[in-house]
Amino acid sequence: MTVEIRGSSILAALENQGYRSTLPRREIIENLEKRNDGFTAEDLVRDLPHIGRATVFRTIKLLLESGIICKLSLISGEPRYSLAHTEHHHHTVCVTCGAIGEFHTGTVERLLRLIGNDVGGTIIGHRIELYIICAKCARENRPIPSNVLTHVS
Amino acid sequence: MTVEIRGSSILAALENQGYRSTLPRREIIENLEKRNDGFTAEDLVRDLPHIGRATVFRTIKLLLESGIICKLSLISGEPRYSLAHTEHHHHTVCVTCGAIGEFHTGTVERLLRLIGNDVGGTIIGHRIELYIICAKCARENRPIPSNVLTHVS
DNA sequence: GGGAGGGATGAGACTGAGTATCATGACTGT
DNA sequence: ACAGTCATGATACTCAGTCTCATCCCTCCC
Repeated sequence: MTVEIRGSSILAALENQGYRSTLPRREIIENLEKRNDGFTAEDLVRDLPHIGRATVFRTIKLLLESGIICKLSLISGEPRYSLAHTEHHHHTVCVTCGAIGEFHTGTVERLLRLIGNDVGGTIIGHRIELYIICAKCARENRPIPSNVLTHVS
Repeated sequence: MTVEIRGSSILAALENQGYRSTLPRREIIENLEKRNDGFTAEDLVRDLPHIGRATVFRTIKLLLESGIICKLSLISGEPRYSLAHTEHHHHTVCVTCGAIGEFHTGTVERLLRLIGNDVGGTIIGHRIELYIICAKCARENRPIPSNVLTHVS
């Protein structure tokens, strides 16, 4: 039995849920902890070529179910994963640089409950993504990709 | 020059935008006007086997850009298309039967503007989907598919 | 009604994201 | 140290959508 002084809390969380601590899982977790922005499954597959494709996807699913990472869509619909820093939140995605932010306001949830009454059903989940031009891109005056126009919701 | 007494207003809208009225397009539009629920591109491909796959996708893209149909995601992330009945709206998707509803409240847009101030960027689009159990499914006490739990946002 | 020109189509190969299968390999508790 | 079981990797497959390019057929104009 080893005591990990500076071990990953992510790994600990998985172990607490009864999942084994295996080398591929440790490598995947280590890899994505280094990233401070959104990533694709393909990024991990490329970065860790000795780990099987299926294992990467299986681990991603595990982490999603444990709430450790979350899945979101770029404005084009392309999937991205991102480390979840807070319990429940929504995402902002910059359409020019792809930077991902998190936000949370109780207002959103209150609003949803309100809407629930009109909608004729019980709300059991939601997906909210805001597509923005982040401050940095605005300063740098980066052009908006053309495909954005065909995807505004 | 033919005058279509009961012609499709969708077709007219496309023509007004300078697109040609071709047989495949008419067939696709006719097909999806019959549907009063969400559909997949694959549904159309299956229903219209004599129309090329690429053409179906090209037409879908056209209709998306013209705002005639809209694209949304089931809770699992599977894409669905649906006829847009009103200008700007959001969707409710029943997680058990897949029924798609539309809703619009000015409150949502006001809220988003408010959030925009905190978020440090300019909001240029958003995606909002509410996953619900519709009244009909609730009455019939239909079981919630298990995969829903792994996808709550 | 008959071209001319260019936008639209279809066949098919390709990509990207993810799943299914299954024999083999490696953790963990005792 | 072992047994049992969970996890892995190779590979083939599916689903959604894109790309290419030769051919077609709409529309406009005469």
